[in-house]
Amino acid sequence: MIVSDDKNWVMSMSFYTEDSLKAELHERGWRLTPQREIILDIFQNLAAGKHLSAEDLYELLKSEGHDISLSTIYRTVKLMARMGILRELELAEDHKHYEINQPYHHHHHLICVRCNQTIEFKNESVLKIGDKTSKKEGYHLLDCQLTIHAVCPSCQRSILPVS
Amino acid sequence: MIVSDDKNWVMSMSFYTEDSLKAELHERGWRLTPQREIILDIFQNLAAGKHLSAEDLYELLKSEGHDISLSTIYRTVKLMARMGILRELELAEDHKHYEINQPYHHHHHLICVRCNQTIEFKNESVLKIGDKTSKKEGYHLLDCQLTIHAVCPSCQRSILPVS
DNA sequence: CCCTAATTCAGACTTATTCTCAATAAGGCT
DNA sequence: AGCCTTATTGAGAATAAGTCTGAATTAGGG
Repeated sequence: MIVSDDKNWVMSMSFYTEDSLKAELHERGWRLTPQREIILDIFQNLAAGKHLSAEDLYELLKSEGHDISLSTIYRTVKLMARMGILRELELAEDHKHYEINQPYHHHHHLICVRCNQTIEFKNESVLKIGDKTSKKEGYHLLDCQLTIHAVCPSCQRSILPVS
Repeated sequence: MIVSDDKNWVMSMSFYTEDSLKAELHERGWRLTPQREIILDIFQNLAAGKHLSAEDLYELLKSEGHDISLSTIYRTVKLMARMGILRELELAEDHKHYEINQPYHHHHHLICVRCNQTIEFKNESVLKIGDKTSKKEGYHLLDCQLTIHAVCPSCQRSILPVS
């Protein structure tokens, strides 16, 4: 476990080192593999707000000389999302994106349902609502995302066909 | 267009009748077909908080004697989501769910990442944040959803394998 | 250093969703 | 009421994200 401060859980997320990741994995009887370290490293060094699909990650790793199989990538990002290390984003495309889950860069998405253009925005209240709600139900919060579906200014002006 | 009260867009959603749906479709050069009417009818008469997958909808329609093809169902729910009539939900399963988009029943989801148990909750502030944010960017709001990923009390007690 | 069980890899497989195209029908026009 | 254009439907093929399988590997405890 990284840190445990129930009064201010926000501080308890993120900043995984090799050691803290190892500890958290071992707590559950799991192992720290080179693949998991490398993948975590990629996400921790990704520019703020940048997110990757499984395929993106696969290509990026390959370009850096790491030959990690696609199945391992899918399993690892899912595992890390379930641990709260990564956020699983459902943006406009038909596949998931992942990014590191750090409160400092915590943000949300405003998506145009017609052209898929996406704007990131921050809002401090959202995290508070998520915190309050999960506490109330006895859940341990990992991540909360506000996703807004809307029509962007440019698409409001044009009449598009259905598909 | 149903209603247009920019100061309080919340009142502008929902309560589609055959006529208002027709008008909104025609506005864009689209048509009102029996299939679209029937599907809208299903969603409008669904119990509050209930949501359907495309497959669910297909089966439900069939059980009521309506033989609407799966492709039409997929196309129609997508169309209605893009019009703001339906909300497209990304819950725990690997397929989308749809429900009518009515402010009165507007709610959000708290999902356990381990067992997928999902709790619905309401929060008035979320809609306000969505409204404010989309206005600020000049977007026309259709829907906003707060999705909380967390670990439920029961799963906090058990140590589960990765997959 | 050994042993057990978790993990990886490659590729087959599953399944939600989209695409294609011929047939149908909505709705504007006369 | 009938015609014409073009959106829409239906059936099934196609696509692609993600999962599963089983043999080989390896992390980490003893």
